[in-house]
Amino acid sequence: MKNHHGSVKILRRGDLAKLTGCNLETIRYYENIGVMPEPPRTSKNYRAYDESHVGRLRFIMRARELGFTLDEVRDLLALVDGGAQTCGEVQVLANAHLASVRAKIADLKRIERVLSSTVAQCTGDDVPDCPVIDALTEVT
Amino acid sequence: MKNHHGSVKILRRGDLAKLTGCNLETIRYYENIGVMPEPPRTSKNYRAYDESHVGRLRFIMRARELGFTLDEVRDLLALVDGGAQTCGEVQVLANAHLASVRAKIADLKRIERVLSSTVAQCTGDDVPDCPVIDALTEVT
DNA sequence: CTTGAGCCTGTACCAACTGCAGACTCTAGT
DNA sequence: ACTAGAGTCTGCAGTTGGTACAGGCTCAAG
Repeated sequence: MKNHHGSVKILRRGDLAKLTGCNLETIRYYENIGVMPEPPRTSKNYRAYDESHVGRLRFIMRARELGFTLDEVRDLLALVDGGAQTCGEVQVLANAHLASVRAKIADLKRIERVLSSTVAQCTGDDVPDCPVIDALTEVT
Repeated sequence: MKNHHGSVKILRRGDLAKLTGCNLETIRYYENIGVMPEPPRTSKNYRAYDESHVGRLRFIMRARELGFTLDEVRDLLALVDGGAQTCGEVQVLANAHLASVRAKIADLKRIERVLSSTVAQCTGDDVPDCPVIDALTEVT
């Protein structure tokens, strides 16, 4: 995409933030930890992004929304960047992540069960005896 | 509980760690942030714990296992220590926490749905086209 | 020409720990 | 009595995934 001067339209950091909904500082953070590439700079040292950076950042944000850690995002990006990425390789990463998501759900469900059954025994009264405290204090 | 010298048996930090399964350094951390009390010291400046500290630490660890934040733990302990704790007060805290646990479960379930349905479309082959990458790259 | 917005850098902060260096001290074996 | 190794003390750095300044430039509008 070129403008009428024949040069590619550049985006500054704030533009990229607005386009993606990403926090301004987070963009710099992603650059520091190496998931976003160092963009070219203008003569005055401003970061000069283009459309490819928008795509990259959106990719990262979607992966994060799906609960991938930044380490996992790095792996996914390496596969994409490598060009030789195959469905099989990606599937391995995604399945591993899916397993950890399911483990977290199971953990939280266990917590939910214990907590809700305990709270259910509460009278909610002004009495100094509470099933929740009892459960936490229990010597068993 | 007294030994044959008539003095209360003291526990060192390592003993407390072993008895509770808590990490050695975490005990010091809990003291720093004020959820564990500063224990008395021996003449050589070693922390001298007793049975009451075991109970306190177990309480903290159970609450953490149930996903309470350390801030919430502090609130629970304040209620317990205050002596004037009522079932109603504790119930409020526990219910608030229960709500946040349920919210986390809902989030993770949404992630699980998206992720599993996407991965299900993978051929797992050596082909360079992958539904997972497509989903992350999607321009929609 | 000024003023405000935007960008640059480095750094500090959040939770909830964990780990390590360097200095003591304690305990067991010889 | 001596020594080696384990335990403890302190403070501080690192972890993950960001967020938020401060102090200094630069840019665009009026």
